Amino acid sequence: MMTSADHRRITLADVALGCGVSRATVSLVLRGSPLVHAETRARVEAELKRQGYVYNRGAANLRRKVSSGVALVINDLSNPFFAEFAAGVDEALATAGYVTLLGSTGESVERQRAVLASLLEHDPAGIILSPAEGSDGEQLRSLIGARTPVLVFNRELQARTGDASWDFLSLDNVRGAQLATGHLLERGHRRIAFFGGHRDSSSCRQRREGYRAALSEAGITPEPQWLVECAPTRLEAARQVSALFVRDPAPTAAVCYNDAVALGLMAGLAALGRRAGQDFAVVGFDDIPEATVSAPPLTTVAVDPRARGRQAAELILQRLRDPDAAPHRTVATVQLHVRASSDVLPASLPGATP
Amino acid sequence: MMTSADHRRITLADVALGCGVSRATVSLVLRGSPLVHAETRARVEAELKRQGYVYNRGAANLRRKVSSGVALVINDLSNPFFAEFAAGVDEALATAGYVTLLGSTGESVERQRAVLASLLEHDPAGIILSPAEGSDGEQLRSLIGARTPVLVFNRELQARTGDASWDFLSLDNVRGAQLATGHLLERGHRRIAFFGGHRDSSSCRQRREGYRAALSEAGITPEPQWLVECAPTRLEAARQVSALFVRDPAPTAAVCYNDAVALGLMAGLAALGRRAGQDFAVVGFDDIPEATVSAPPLTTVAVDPRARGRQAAELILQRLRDPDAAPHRTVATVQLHVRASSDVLPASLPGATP
DNA sequence: CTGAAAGCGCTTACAG
DNA sequence: CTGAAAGCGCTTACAG
Repeated sequence: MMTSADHRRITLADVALGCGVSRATVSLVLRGSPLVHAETRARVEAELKRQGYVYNRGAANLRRKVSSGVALVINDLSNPFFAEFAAGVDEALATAGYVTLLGSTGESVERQRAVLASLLEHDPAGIILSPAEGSDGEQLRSLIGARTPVLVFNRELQARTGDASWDFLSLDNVRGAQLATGHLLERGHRRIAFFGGHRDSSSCRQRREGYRAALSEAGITPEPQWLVECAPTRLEAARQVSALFVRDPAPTAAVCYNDAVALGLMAGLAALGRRAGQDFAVVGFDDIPEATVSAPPLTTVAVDPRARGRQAAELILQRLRDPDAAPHRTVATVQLHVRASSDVLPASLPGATP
Repeated sequence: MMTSADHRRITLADVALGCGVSRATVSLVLRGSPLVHAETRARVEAELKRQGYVYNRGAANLRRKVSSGVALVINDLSNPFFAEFAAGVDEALATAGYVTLLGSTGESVERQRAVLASLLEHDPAGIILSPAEGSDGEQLRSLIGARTPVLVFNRELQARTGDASWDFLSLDNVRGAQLATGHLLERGHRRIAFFGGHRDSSSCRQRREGYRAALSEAGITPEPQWLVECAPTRLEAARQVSALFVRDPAPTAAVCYNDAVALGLMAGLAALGRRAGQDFAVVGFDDIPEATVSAPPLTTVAVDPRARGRQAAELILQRLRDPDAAPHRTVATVQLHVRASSDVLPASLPGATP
């Protein structure tokens, strides 16, 4: 019986021996050099095929001092936002001939450290990093060093020094939240909450900023009880819903930190005997697939994570081409997707004051 | 200004030079050899730290003729089933010290070929492969060769020869569909469709087999119009819904190939003026997160893709430990998750005949 | 147009 | 306990 152990790897030397040329010549053929005589090339290529040669890119990379891997470090693929993002990254990297090295932090700074350390040993040409909450920029910098270019995605890094030496791709969180809030204002809401997220995350701060800006433009100052923090998960959101209604004036609508939180809010409202889209208006952020099928369908801010993934890959590839260019800050546009009934009119609200 | 180009990689030789020992000694320290004198070890470790040395695993792997990467080839991360699966794989591989090399086929045999060829050049220790629909086992075998162990997941490979020389992890599709169908039978349904999927995929065939078995046990022979094929996506499913009702006796319920199809069916029913969970019963397969928040929530067969990912990783790691063991066939258990009202009683159905 | 030689960063017998 | 030497599979000047 044949087993995998029976077969050692076919190398350039085997092929060279097999058709009576030097390893150098085989190497030139592999890399499509025009130096090789057509007849020789044909002989070598036939032998390559015959022996089933597989290029060892690792060995070649070692010699050439290059790398064909790009590390992608994200929170967790269970989150559809990151799954789509990863799909986009992988698609664009594969097209460019790079392989994606995957790493998940699970939003833990400690795991992020371990994952990055392990990935760095695989000598990635670059790193696409969506930092875990609470990441320290200085610490990451000293872990990663100056050799490997990094594209930071989604969350700004807290660094004690002000120098933004890494490329950064962010969503236009301010504008997104502004659109969402403006939409509710147009529908006639005046008492609008911002629900979910942690204040110390930059994306949450930015979304709150857009929310405040829209309210302020309408001459509204948010009440403290309209600002409710919670972990950005469905479960935590559902648990925090009652906080919205402990003090008057209670909100009639909420802009949510993200869709997961919005779905949790809907569930929590139901548990309190209220119905999203009837007694209370909800707008999300992200446009995850669930937003389409939730009851009611969720009006939300679309960030097109797959396109963002492709964009992130393009940015890191560009950086590999030109390592000495000044750091880039890119802000990806976002878009409001208005759906059915999650953004109910206040006329139908009990106790709504226009 | 410092740029990444300024910094060449720190190597063993630099560290050796820096503390006056040979490269061999530094290597022994790195690998925790007990041969090194404690005092020497301390000196070397200090120097390692001081210079910010990063291990080059690729170089070490080349020399040792081992590999620390495992390739994961799936359809697409946009599919939550595969995203969860990938998360599980990555989790278990990372724990074992392997890095995940990601590849997506987008369900195209041609792309699968290209992706595998590219990944093989990175010399993965093993491959976890969820084959694209229509994959040819022989062809994959000749592409991958005999050196790299493969764990096939989810979909059986069509090979002209009967030899099953690769490990295989499958879901218990037969039993899952049997549970789903049995559940509808218990609810009183007699005219039950099997909706969605392509007959030439092994998972679809197996699910249909379970469906038929359950019906047959209840003395029911399915009508031809109860078996509707379509691509396993929400959109295609929505388009095919009318096919269920073109001929009498029309079904009162459907077991769906998967949850995406079930959600599409729900949408399609709505478009026809019927309501899932009121006029028609729907059961899904996979238990994707949307199943919880759809309207109505979807009764479905849970396959726990994340746990399956961990399981797949464990299986390939086991194969790496023992390359010569006989091929394994593993069938993962599945479980029916009954939810709310997608599985309506036929008493409330117009024209239901008990 | 082709080959001999050196070297990428590491490890592994083999001496001492 | 430590070092000199060879070698993993490839590429790159350098001769010829």
